[in-house]
Amino acid sequence: MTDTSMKIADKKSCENCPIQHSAVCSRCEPDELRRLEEIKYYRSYEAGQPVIWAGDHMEFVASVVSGIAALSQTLEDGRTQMVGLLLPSDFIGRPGRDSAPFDVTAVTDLTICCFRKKPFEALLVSTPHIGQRLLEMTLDELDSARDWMTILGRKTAREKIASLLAIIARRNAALNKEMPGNGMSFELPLTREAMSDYLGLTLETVSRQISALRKAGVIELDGKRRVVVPSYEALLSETGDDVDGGMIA
Amino acid sequence: MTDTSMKIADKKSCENCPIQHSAVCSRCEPDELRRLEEIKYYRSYEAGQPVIWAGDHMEFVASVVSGIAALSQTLEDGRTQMVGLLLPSDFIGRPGRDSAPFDVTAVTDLTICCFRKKPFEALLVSTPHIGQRLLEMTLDELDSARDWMTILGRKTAREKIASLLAIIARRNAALNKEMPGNGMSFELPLTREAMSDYLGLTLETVSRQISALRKAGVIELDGKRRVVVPSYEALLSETGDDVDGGMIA
DNA sequence: CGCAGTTTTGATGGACCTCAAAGACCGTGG
DNA sequence: CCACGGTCTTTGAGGTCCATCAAAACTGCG
Repeated sequence: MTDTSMKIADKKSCENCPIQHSAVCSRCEPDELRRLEEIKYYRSYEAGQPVIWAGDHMEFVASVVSGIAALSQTLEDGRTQMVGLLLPSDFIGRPGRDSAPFDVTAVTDLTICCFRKKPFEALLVSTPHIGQRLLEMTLDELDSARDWMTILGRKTAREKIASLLAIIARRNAALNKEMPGNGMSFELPLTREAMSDYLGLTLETVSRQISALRKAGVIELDGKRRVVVPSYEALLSETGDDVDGGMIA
Repeated sequence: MTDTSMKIADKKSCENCPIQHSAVCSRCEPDELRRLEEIKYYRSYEAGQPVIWAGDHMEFVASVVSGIAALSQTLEDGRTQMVGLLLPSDFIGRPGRDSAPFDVTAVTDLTICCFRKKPFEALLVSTPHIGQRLLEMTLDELDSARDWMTILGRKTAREKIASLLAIIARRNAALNKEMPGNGMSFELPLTREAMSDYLGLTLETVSRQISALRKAGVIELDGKRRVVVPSYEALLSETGDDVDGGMIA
């Protein structure tokens, strides 16, 4: 698949890489990094462009360097469900399988760091640090996929929106190495339609529930995309989650 | 937690273990197996009994040896969503985290093979075969969690039921080393309520849709629990899945 | 300005939930 | 043997939340 919107960039060094401390390579020793550098190359995609179609042969695995990608699945009649939201340092692909199980799309402008699959799989066996980090990341992904299942299966439209906002707020705070707090604000990286694909709703319902939360004073909007959270506690109380569940003081 | 319904069985050898070829230990060399045997013990639970509560401290990880366990999550007002269905050889727990993120319950009578967590984590670092197999299993779990998300987010009640029946039919056939085919039959291991927790429905809706599929001739019932599938193709066509999606001939 | 993409708002209907009751199945004990 | 209670399942009636269809408002851009 050659695509005018996709660029293969020049090779860059890992030294200044923004995700070097959290990506799949974060545990690597200098010599392991050097072997990874030999099999890596960068690709960039414009917002909205496809990265991989379900069923495609995959000749690489990759890390998200900057931007956001979505994993999604489509039913026979076109209904689609987003099943993964990939942020910087998240991993794309599956060692040991050569066709992609899901569509991958660039939600925002996106740059990924690709590793040729065959040599990557060899490294996975020969250098344990990569496999250990990948296991850790995959277990984290599995936990958040399971939280997401509860959102999809049991929450009301309003709770779904509040949950999504809380997730983005939390990730955004973590990115800035802060705790989520009152008065925080962030840019919504998703269109209403992408949010509806994430939450199993229609875009109209997403719009209505965002308006409802605004009218209830739980959030404030600055333009269509910028969200201000006056009280993080109030937002959490709208998610339906059992806040102190499992926490025994 | 001491519980009259939970028994700690005598230590058994790995030699006759029914899951030795697919569990987390399936790649181990004889000497690695011996080290695992030193830190293992069995537990059994009756159907319906809790294995772990969310938030509990976990002193072990485990493999399901026989029976079925469910992973589930509960919202503040009691709504529950099943987020994992653990069959023989599936793995319970998370190395590197010491409190359980979800409830684990025995759906049927259940026996698990537990490994003390600390020494297991040490083995994970020292013997690569365990970690490699665990990574593979976790990636598979993640893929099926994502399929499940599409079921929860986008399918109708009827499609959800058909999807669940197709999943059970497929797993059952795999267990008997057969292909799913016409005329196959199987026992439903789940109550209507457990199915509703799995699918994000009410138990009444589950019952109604099973009746509807029966009246439509897609399935036949022998008692409440035994299901006969006259045409596997017909069942698949009810799931809403894009059957040949991604398959390019 | 005019157009395309995104978002908001409104009206209506339907799929599924809620509440309610009765039927089926199974083990226990008289 | 049948009565009895408990659990699971089915069926019914009515209501509600969200999807669908439709159109208008807003935004950015040539």
